[in-house]
Amino acid sequence: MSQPEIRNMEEFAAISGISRPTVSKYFHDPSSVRKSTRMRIEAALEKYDYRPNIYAMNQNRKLTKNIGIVVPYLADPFFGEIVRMIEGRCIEAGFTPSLFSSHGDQAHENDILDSLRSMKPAGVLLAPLGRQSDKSAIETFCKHVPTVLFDSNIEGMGEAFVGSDNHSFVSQTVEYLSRTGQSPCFFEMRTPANPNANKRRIAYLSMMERLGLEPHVIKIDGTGWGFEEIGRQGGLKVLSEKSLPTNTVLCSNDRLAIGFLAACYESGVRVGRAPGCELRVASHDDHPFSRFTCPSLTTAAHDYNAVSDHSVETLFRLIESGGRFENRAESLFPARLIMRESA
Amino acid sequence: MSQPEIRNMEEFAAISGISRPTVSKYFHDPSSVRKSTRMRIEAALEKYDYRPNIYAMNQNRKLTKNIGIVVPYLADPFFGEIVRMIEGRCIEAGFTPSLFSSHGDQAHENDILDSLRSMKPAGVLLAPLGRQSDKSAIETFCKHVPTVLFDSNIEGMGEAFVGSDNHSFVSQTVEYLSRTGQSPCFFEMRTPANPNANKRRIAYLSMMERLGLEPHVIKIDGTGWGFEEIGRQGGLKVLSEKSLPTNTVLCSNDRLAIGFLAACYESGVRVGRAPGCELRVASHDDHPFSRFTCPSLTTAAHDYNAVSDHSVETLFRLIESGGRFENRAESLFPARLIMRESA
DNA sequence: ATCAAAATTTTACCCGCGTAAATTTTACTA
DNA sequence: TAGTAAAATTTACGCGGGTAAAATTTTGAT
Repeated sequence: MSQPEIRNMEEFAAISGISRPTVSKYFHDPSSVRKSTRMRIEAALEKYDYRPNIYAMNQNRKLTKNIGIVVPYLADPFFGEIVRMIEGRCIEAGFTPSLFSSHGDQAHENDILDSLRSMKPAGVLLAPLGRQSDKSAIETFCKHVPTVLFDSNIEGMGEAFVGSDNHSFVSQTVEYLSRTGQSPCFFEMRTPANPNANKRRIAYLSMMERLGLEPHVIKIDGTGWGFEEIGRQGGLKVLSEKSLPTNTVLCSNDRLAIGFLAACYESGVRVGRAPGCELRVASHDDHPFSRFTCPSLTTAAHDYNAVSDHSVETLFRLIESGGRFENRAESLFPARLIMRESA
Repeated sequence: MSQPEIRNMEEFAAISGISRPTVSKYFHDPSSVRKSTRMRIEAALEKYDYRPNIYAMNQNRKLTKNIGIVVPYLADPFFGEIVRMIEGRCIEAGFTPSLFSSHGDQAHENDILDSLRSMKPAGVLLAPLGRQSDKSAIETFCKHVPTVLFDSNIEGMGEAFVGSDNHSFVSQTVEYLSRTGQSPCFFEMRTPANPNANKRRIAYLSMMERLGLEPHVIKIDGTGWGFEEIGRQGGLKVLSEKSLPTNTVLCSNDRLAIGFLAACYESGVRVGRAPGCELRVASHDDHPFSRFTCPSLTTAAHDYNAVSDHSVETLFRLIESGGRFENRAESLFPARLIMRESA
């Protein structure tokens, strides 16, 4: 709040009695200037509320302080949560996060990568669409921008991957379910959008074999990112056909399970581990809504904090290393079994 | 893909055999240059994949082509949906949307407004936190940036407001519920985060009075944006106390209702309009998950398309008008009653 | 008080583009 | 083919800072 409008750093430097390059240094890193100087600048800052032009700043900087965050589908609260944590870490570290959602669409994902390149970000945290991704577009992007993939892995792309250990997820649910009742059949989409789904199926099959149990994979139709409705339709079909081989269903992910549970309710099938229930249902992810399903969903939980923390830390290391790692590291975090009422 | 790396527009212009200012014009608006010129530029563009430096572009432009989108809580799929629609419209119109979430936190909202100002956006679509917003911060912001508020209104702030007609929402649910059964009591948070909640309560009271029915407002405790858990806790309490005055509950919003339905299920209370049910539950918003609750949720639906379309169109008109409107217009869209199984 | 190290200032140049005005070229009409 | 409007080029300047090197000042320790 003041009389004279400060137009640029030149004027601000003049008024605060300090040279422009020093002021420039201050905005780069306040701790890089002498304490007395810092206080003079900050005093002037309160009187004249000046802020440097970010476009002029980034124009010449080799590495900007921007970090791109790309998720495949923001209407999924799972990603909403992840994004919140990641954003917070970036801001703490003095970076400016920019958020993008591919909204389940390949063309959109490519457009995002395009505009992201022109932003010259210090680094990018990318959760790709997966099967729908344009691999070559992502590969090209990663050559130009320091990128850490998270949530959904694409072999060889990005300098690192941080995600969840699908085997840990499935082994815990399968072990628990088969120990406490009939062995689970595996409920998934026929053409899953996400590579995690494939890994979970494989983990299910290997786990069942190890336990000497007969595996049953139920593949349901449907495309797109409306997993709940796909799960519901698939559930209605399976239940009406009475084709379930066992009384225990393990869904590939919570969103499918949410739809499946809706189908059970509509069909009058009682779900849970309580006496009188016909079916047990469990799943993977610990989706933010999974504790509010009816019954509440037994599931294997992501370590949200670990995944987001480690993603960000990996990206920071990558940035400090100049954008390249020796080897592409893959960090996988185990699941934690959350026992609720559904199984 | 080519040998020589193009570093700037000067070089690109030289290679494509056209003057730099003309190339600059092309990137401003490809249709503003002669057809033959355009083809030459585009041919060169394919060979040398050059892209202008966005920071240098925006530095001197009086109005950038950026549009800021701010929502209060991105982990709510409702906003995920809205954002997807709004982003699409902005891109169609040649703007570059930037997405921000306040994550339910006032300081974060203020920070967003700060960095948004330094982006010098052509306009901003702002869904404020509501009660938690720093009114003076928002007011200051709106003075400097053409802003259209949406979803959640704050009197007098921004050049326009686009949202839903809460009276339409509540009148339809109340009318329907009281016509088909016992009159509804109203279930809400004691200190709602959002001004819509207050309007809905007022609408409930006036509607009940008009129908000559006795109103009952149930206020539950809890703060923050974890509405589902708040609704669940409140539901458990109300159900255990058996303090419900009627067998029909109208929740202020779907997220509360999702929690309330979970509480009903846990408590063994059968919900629905089918025979044998003890309780009816309805709500407002048509949250993306409301069709997957058990039972599926009868609710008054936002016109997502209308709200997002009209928000964007209003902002475009505002931008074309130079950032100011004569009068602050408030556009409210009516609800559509979605009858499902819960009431 | 002396002196080296750290911090700051000066100086000087660059970045990549926007934009305006005057001039020249091109395209279309009569 | 002349005349004219549209498009393109030239010219010239500005934007708001980054950044490097050398010169100067300040700081802190001896």
